[in-house]
Amino acid sequence: MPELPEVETVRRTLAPVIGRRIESVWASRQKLRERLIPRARLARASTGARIEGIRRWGKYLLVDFIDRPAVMVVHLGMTGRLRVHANSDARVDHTHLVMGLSGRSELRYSDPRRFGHISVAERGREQEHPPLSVLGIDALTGTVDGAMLHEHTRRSRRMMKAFLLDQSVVAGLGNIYVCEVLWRARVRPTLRAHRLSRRRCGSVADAIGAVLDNALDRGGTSLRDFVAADGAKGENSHYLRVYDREGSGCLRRTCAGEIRRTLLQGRATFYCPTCQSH
DNA sequence: AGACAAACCTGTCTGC
DNA sequence: TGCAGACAGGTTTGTC
Repeated sequence: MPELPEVETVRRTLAPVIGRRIESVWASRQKLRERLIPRARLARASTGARIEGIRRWGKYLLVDFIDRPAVMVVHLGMTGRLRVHANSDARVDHTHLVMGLSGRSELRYSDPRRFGHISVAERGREQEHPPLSVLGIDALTGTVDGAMLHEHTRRSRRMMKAFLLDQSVVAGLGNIYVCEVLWRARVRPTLRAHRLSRRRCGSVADAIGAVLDNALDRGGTSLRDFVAADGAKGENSHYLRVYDREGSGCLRRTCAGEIRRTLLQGRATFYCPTCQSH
């Protein structure tokens, strides 16, 4: 479900929890993808403290607590939702974490598929924390430009689809937005990274910025599961140019091509064979 | 190095 | 109406 624009939308809509004090921490006893939520550790790290703010790195959210040396690290996986509720609201199925907050509110994490991740990192050493330690520069707030991409693509013979999907170079792009970025930059998903010219690296960098900015303006892409922390759906699905448009006409004005779907890295990949010629 | 498949899960949709 | 199978926005691990 969530790629960078969706995670950033969640981050922004979590603003109401900033300044709230954590009064209790409850966690289910089911494993997320790789482990149980470390309830005791999380409770020790946060109970009694106020939420200072929420940061984002790629698709991860980092929750800071005032005067505490620990940070809560959250990844939404495919179906994870982080939402703010009144504590009187009924819990939905598959709720795995509930932090009771001052003001009779709760921060809740639900995740039917349990592909998400919740852990505690040491503040100031987040980049040494295992899931974060492999992340590259953030696609939205980092300096992803033609020069940076050119430098990295020189050393890779992978297909551009795989190159951009790999979080260790640019962090935040997922399957939908990689398709959208490559369409916008007119780059074939199968093109080998090292074959990309300096100029075309600039086009890809520009496309990353434009695609993410546009998606963010529309509150993210809700195909089925995604909602912001206040429950609102994003409107970006109505503006996707290639994703899930197999058999439809290419939306580039000067192009008469037809969108194709293939499988790359085991993921559905959409592109226009006419204007993404190589 | 890099491509692929499988694994982790549940829910939803399609076709028979 | 029911049921099997495919598929889903992510990440990691193992194999070739």
